[in-house]
Amino acid sequence: MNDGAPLNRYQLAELGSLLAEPARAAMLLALTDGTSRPAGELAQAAGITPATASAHLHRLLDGGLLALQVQGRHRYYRLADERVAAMLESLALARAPAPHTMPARGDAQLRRARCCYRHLAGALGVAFCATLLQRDWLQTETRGLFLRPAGIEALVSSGLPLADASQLYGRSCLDWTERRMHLGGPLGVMLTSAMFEAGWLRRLPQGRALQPSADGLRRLGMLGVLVD
Amino acid sequence: MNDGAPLNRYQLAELGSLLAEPARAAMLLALTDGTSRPAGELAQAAGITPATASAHLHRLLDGGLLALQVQGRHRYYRLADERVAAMLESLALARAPAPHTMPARGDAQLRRARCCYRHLAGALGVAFCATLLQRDWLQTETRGLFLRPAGIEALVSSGLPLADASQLYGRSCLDWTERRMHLGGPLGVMLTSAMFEAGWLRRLPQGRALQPSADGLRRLGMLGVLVD
DNA sequence: CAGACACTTCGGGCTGGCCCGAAAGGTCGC
DNA sequence: GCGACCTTTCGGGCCAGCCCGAAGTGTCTG
Repeated sequence: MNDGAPLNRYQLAELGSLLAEPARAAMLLALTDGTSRPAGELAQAAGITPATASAHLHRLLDGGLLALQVQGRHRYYRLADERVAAMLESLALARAPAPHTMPARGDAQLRRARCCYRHLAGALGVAFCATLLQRDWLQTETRGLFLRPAGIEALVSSGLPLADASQLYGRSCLDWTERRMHLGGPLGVMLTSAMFEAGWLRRLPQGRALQPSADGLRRLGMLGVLVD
Repeated sequence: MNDGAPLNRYQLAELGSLLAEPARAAMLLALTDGTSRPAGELAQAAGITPATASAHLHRLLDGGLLALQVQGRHRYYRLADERVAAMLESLALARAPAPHTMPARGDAQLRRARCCYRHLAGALGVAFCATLLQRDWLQTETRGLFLRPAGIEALVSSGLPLADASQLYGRSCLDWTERRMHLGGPLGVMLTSAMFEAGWLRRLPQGRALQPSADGLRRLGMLGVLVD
């Protein structure tokens, strides 16, 4: 009722209180890679008993931060939404130390390429997005960013398997190491998974860092994406 | 120590607990317009006694969310950083209802043009940023987005008083009504204040909504910025 | 059907943190 | 210097919410 502010004090406080408990924070952080995990595993990750974890998970579910998928006697929890992942990233950004010292802290691999929820982030993600913009391959519409036919053609001829690329919308996502925009949303997710399929990227066994292949870097370079 | 994650559970929980109290949330929300306010006024805005407010403000200060400016017997508090404002916006975004119904909720003026911390946001801000990108007036560098000489020239000849525009960096900022990028950072702030000076925009007495003038809309239209 | 397993619900102990009134620091005007 | 004002510090009451163990519900296996 104050003004057109998006959030009132109680909504913000409720959201904050969901994050305010180390156990819940640990669970959320364990899910930032976009995976679904059973309750027991999350309890272990948070260092609490299943009984306590159940209460926390219920609260996060009620608060709209998690989604639940029941499968037999297992209950798999995941982040409710890509917006939740974006929120967690922005919290990290706000809490980051001085901008110029921060990127030097993280390990080099993570700064170069990593997954942000399910799309590509890091220097490579930012450079890729910048190239798409610079070559005018992205069209800005009210509903989001769309890949233009010329862009689809260029990416496909580089060896990227794109299905229905013109229908998916992307959105800008702020990068916490680069402090610049990269491409998220369904379009970003699809492009990233196409890179996995094409062998341009592969996941590392642990963490969110991604490993670009030599071939992938070469093909990206030919598109105009330069890193380092 | 887990992986290269930007935040550990305790840091996230601490940040959450700062937001978790309606009184503190109200103070933060009262400062989202970028103003500085004395402690007493914030106490009143939160509906608590000065004694309680003092403790809350101290905690927010320690947590790095607020900055303090002492002036005589008054103590003016403001958001510490533009990143804090961006964080609060992203929390609103995560909590927003379904994407397609959300923009219809806010009042039309607020959706059209408003201040996000101290730079222009809303449909006008998004369109302005899109035009800058489309005309290739923005240069993407590691440190951020910079105005190219051609862009400076075009804006100045439209009547916008720009000082040292080539030195300021901008950053992308996600819009909570448009769900698209607009221009923030020092560059965004400078461009917005230039629009105030030139009479293209004026502040409304309350809230964050901004009122574009007929002349401002005309000149923006000539640059290629079209809204509605 | 019996037992193992995954998870939730229940009951009760405990602590952290919010709140206020009263009083103490500083700062300004006269 | 004295009073008015803004803000902070102190002391103590009070409640929300975290934690666990034990028991209950539902599911899969043999």
